[in-house]
Parts: sequence; structure tokens; C-alpha cells
Amino acid sequence: MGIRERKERHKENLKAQILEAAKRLFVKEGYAATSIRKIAAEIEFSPTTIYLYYKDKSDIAYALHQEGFLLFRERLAVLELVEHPFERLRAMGKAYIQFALDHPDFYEVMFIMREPMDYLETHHPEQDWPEGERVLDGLFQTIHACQQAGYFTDIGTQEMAILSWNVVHGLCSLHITGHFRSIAEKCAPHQDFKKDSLLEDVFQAYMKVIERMK
Amino acid sequence: MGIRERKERHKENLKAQILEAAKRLFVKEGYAATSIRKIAAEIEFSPTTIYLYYKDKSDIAYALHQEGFLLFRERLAVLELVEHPFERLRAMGKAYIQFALDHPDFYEVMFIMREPMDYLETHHPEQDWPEGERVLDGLFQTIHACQQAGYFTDIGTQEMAILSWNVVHGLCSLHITGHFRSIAEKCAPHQDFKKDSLLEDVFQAYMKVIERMK
DNA sequence: TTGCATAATTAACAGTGTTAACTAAATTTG
DNA sequence: CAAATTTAGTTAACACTGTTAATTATGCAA
Repeated sequence: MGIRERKERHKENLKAQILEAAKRLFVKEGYAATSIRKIAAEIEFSPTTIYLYYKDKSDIAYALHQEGFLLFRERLAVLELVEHPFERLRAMGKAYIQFALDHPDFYEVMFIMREPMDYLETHHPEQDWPEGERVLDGLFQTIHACQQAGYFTDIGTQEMAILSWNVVHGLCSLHITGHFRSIAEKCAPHQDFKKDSLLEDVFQAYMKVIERMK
Repeated sequence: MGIRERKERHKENLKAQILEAAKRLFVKEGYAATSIRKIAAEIEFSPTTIYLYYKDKSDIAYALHQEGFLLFRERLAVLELVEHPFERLRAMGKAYIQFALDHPDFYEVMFIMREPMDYLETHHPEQDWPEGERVLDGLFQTIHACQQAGYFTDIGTQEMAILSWNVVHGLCSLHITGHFRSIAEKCAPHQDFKKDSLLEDVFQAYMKVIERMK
């Protein structure tokens, strides 16, 4: 029955419309200011309609979380072309930082906020963060390739991967939450340029440190 | 006038009482569940009384932020006794991680939440995060001492300090926000112990990496 | 045409931070 | 000493928030 399919498509459409509206508000005013009522107003439906398509607000947070990872993986995909594993690792780190700078709201919902993780645990306790693991798998492979090329062979692959992730996440999260605002000036009072390049500088320091481990 | 002083003390007392009540609720149920109305109920005053002693909720968040740093500095203080700078750095990292595990709510208000930082920027734009800078200064000194002892001499002191901070902050923040819950199991499916010691393991890996830089 | 499932709505609950207007008590002033 | 004024705290209200139960409208099959 064609009509039923059209209905189905309409339903999928509305779910997508809700997410689009949520995304618009979200990138414009941040997650905190993105209320269910505002999303409803944006698509000109009643607030309760949202609940026919999303369980609760954390469900929407998780949907945005997934959208963010979609964008993020797009950026990482092209880095597969970088042949040398160590240079690929460097490119991944740079891409990670650039993504956080370009899309701070998405970064927040992907790596800082509790809400999407709470949704996973309470509504889908069986599975465990597929988005994160998928990206981390790519990092594992690159780290492993580095080790095969002779880099940091005396450190565990997983430890090295998570360590590298931590360095860039530490940088990006402290930057986004505003904890670097004053630190940057203090670090380089007479060097204006450093204020803006603190993230790059520290990441480069890390790469310099692990480069020596060959 | 003795009465005036007693009044003053009472006023200070009430401000302190509010903070104590806020702290109680905060460590028991987390910041999100700590509403102004609940704080008021706890001390048996009307909600609007809170606003006579704190500008707004972010002001209270900042007060809790300061309380957290008080606790934190207590733990760091004893580490001054560790003579060898590299071992002192290791002890600082361990203490940082242990603090985050023992007081996740305080850690959140100190290093993850936007609200206290927003308070500083909007209500006191002239000064810039004294708590963070004070702790970071201690780290600078230890890193500098390490460099004088021959460690990582080819990296800038500030870069190395912020890098080290980033490593432990990355670990603690991802742990607290729940982003490590599933990762830990994936990393060591047949090693149960690792699930609990992921933070220590990765931190040790970092120390191993920078130890080689002598 | 009647009955039924579905989609969307209205109304309401229980809460949130915050402000303006008001009361009662204490203190200063004439 | 009485009047005026400052201070501390309260009540009531505004404009929101997420969420649920009950209700209406709509399109489909028997």
C-alpha cells in the first residue's frame, strides 16, 4: 500500500525535521538554550509531538552526538591517504583539534556532556558507545602501524592510543569550557601570537616528545 | 558596638551556612540537582534570601569551585616533601587522579563546568582564574626543576606543564563524564583488573614516555 | 457506516532561576 | 523619646523548563 509507505516516509521525515530543527537551534545558541518547546516551535508542532519520535531530551542529545560523529568521521576519512603512520597520527591530532575549534557545540555533545552517555546507559544498557569505539579503533590501527615502524615499541598499543586521545581531548575540552582563557595570556604575556596557538603548540610538544621514542 | 559586630558575624555566618548547605546537597546529589530552592529549604530560609548573599547561581558554583581548590591544594601541599623533581611530578599526577576519583563532583565544578568560569568572566572581567593559575604555577616549578635535572630539556617549560596537565585532565574528565565506561572493557576484555586501573595505566605510560627524555 | 488504530493536541504537574513589591525589625536621627 | 530610615527577610509573581495523562481529530479496514 503506497499510502502507508508515504505515511512511513512522512514519519521518518518528521523525525528528521525535529533533528534538523534541534541542530539549527543547537549550533546557533548551544545545547543549554535548545529546549524541547523551542524545537517544537521551530517546526510548528506542539511540544508533546517531540515525544512521539524521541524518548526524552537525552535521546535528542544522543542524536546530535551521532550527527557530530558523522561530521567528525568525514574529516578523519581523508587522512587514510597519509601513508607514513607517524605523520598520519600527527594529521589526526591536528584534525581532532581543528574539529573542536570549528564545531565546539558538537565537540561538547560528543566528548564533554554526560547526557548522551546517560541515554546510552539507561535506554540501551547492552551496547556501549559505538561511535567512540569506531573512532578509537582507527587510532589503534595508526598507533599499531607506528609501532611496526619502530615508534614507542615499549609502550602498550592501547595505552599509547588512549594517552594520545587524552592529550588532544584535554586541550580541546579545557579550551571549550573556558579554562584556557586566562592561562594562555599568563603563559605568553609578551608573545601575542601564542595566545591563539596554545593548542597547536602543546600538541606539537607532545608530538616532539613521542617522536624521540624511535 | 558589639551588636553590630555580632550582626556582621551573623551575616558572614549565613553566607557560610548557605555554602555549607549547598555543599551538602552538591556532594550528595550533584550540581544539577542542587537548586536554589533546595538550598533555601535546607537552611530554612526563603529562596530569595540566597540572593542577598550570592549574586546568582553561578556565584554559588564559583564558591564551590573555590572550596574544591582548597581541598585540592591541601593534597598537593604535602608533595613538596618529595625531593626528586621527577618523582614529585609523578606524585602530583597520582594525587590529581586520586582527587578526581575521590571527589568527582568537585572535579567537575573545578575543571569541567562552564558556570564558574562564566561567573568570573561576567562578574569579574579584570582578573583571571586565580585558583587555576596558582596550581599551575606549582606545576611550572616542578617541571622547571625536572628540566634542571636534565629531563625534557628540548621542550618549553610551559608547553611541558600544560601537556602534563592535559594528560591527567583528559583521563579524569573522560572518566567522570562516562566516556570511559565501555572503552575500558573493550581495551582489556579478558583482563578484569584493567577495567579499574585504566587511569593509572595510561598515566604510567605517559611517565614512561617522558622518563626516556633525559 | 461503523469501529479502530494512529497522530497530534490541550491541559496540567512539578519543578527551575530570578525580580519587584512588601513587611517587620533594628538603627539612626531630630 | 518619637519619628524617619536603613536593613533583613518574605510573599507573590514571571517566564521558563521537561514530561505525562487525557482528549480530540484523522485516515484506514471491515
